[in-house]
Amino acid sequence: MPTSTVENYLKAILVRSTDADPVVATGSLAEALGVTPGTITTMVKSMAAHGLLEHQPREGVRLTQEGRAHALAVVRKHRLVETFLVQVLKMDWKEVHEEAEALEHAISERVLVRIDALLGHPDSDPHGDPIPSVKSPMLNRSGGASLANCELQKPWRVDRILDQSPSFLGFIQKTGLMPGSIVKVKERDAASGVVRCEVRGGETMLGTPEASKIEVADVASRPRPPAVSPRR
Amino acid sequence: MPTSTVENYLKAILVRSTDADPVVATGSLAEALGVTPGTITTMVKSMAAHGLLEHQPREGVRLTQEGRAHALAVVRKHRLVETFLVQVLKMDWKEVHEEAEALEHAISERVLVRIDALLGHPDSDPHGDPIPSVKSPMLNRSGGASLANCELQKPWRVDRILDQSPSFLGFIQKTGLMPGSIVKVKERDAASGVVRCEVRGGETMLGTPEASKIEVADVASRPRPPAVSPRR
DNA sequence: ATAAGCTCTTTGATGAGTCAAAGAGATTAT
DNA sequence: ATAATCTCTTTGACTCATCAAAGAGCTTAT
Repeated sequence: MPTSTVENYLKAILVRSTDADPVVATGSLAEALGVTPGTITTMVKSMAAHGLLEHQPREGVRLTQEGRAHALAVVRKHRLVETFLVQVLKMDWKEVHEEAEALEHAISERVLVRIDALLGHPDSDPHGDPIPSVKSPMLNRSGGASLANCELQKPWRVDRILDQSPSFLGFIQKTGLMPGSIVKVKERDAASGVVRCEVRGGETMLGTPEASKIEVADVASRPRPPAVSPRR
Repeated sequence: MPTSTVENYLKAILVRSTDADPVVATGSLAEALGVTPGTITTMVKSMAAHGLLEHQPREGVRLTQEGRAHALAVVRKHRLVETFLVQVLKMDWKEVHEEAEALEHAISERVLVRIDALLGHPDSDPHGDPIPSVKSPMLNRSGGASLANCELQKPWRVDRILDQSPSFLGFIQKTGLMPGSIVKVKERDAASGVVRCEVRGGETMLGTPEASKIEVADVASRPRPPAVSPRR
């Protein structure tokens, strides 16, 4: 069994690799994991020796079948735990990411199966992130529209929040931009970098980088299941 | 924050110390934790340096105020998690000990508070072990009667099972000797070491060491809350 | 095309947790 | 009272995950 450190490395690689380019630079991992580049090199070599990934020196790293499967399992745990904490334990939306960060390494498959059943096999977590499963191991399917690039003056449904920091989630909650809500972008000012939008009848402004972290979908498309629903 | 290894040491010391003799021999810890005596000496010195315990070389070890408080917190987590796994996630009685062994180090105080509330602030876990809390930090209050020494031919109520191994718990479950059930000891044969008792209308035999792991209380005494009860 | 600058790898060191084997103290037996 | 035994401590070594600092390989600028 990989250690929780290795699991965190796997997760970091998974979310940074795309179908188009599955190779992840070790430098981006160093930054993401908050360790020095040398540490990444060392760890990556040992993970390669264990068959979890392939390492092309000075090129980057690519998960093997096995590494990817394990990474997906960890992400699945994380997102199911987050959903559980919000729906069953009624915890605060902003807090659950850090909680899940610890629990994802401690929870067994047995417990996970129970949680999944209790929640009714959800397919996305409270932030709108998809929950991978054996039948739908997709991930990073986004690339869709966000508040930074969607059509103006048209209603969109918030689908996913791509930043788990409590401060950002607090802002989202305060302004009502949570997954499922309807939003309309009134104006984008390239010069000032401000995006002005209408949500819940009020008006909210946010910066362009922040706007791009709020993904939206067509209001007519199949909505993701609500983040808060009764259990059983 | 102590590491999970240190937490396990604290727990092992706590459950082995009594009011009468709070000093625990390092040898018993080596056996309990499955490490060599040398490892215990090393760890114990470092824990002493951190103020978690006092170490009298060649004598033993005694928790400080701080060490005891932390140990109690870990035991509380363990037992609340066990109760949660059985009552909310409907997991098997025999499995939850090992699950809780991992989760007790990963769960935050915030999550614990929610679980405690969801369960209605229980004061014992599914095995009958008391759940320590700020108001009742007692522990090891047992020393009471067990199937190995209680009065014969008299009905008793099973109060607590002092062995968490899945095989033993499986036996308990199969024979109906779970906490709360009524049992009568028909006969003890010192020569053969067999204890014969009546439970659920049937008859069950068990060895003396096993019988001493099943603690009983007077049927008239306040029963512990049932292990399985609805949430909320 | 040569230097400058990035990025990644190497090297040596550290702390936590562990073991095996050897040594020291205390207890028990003769 | 001396030896035998048991228990605990010491010592040297190892793995995992990490850092700092030095070095190597590409990429870009001039």
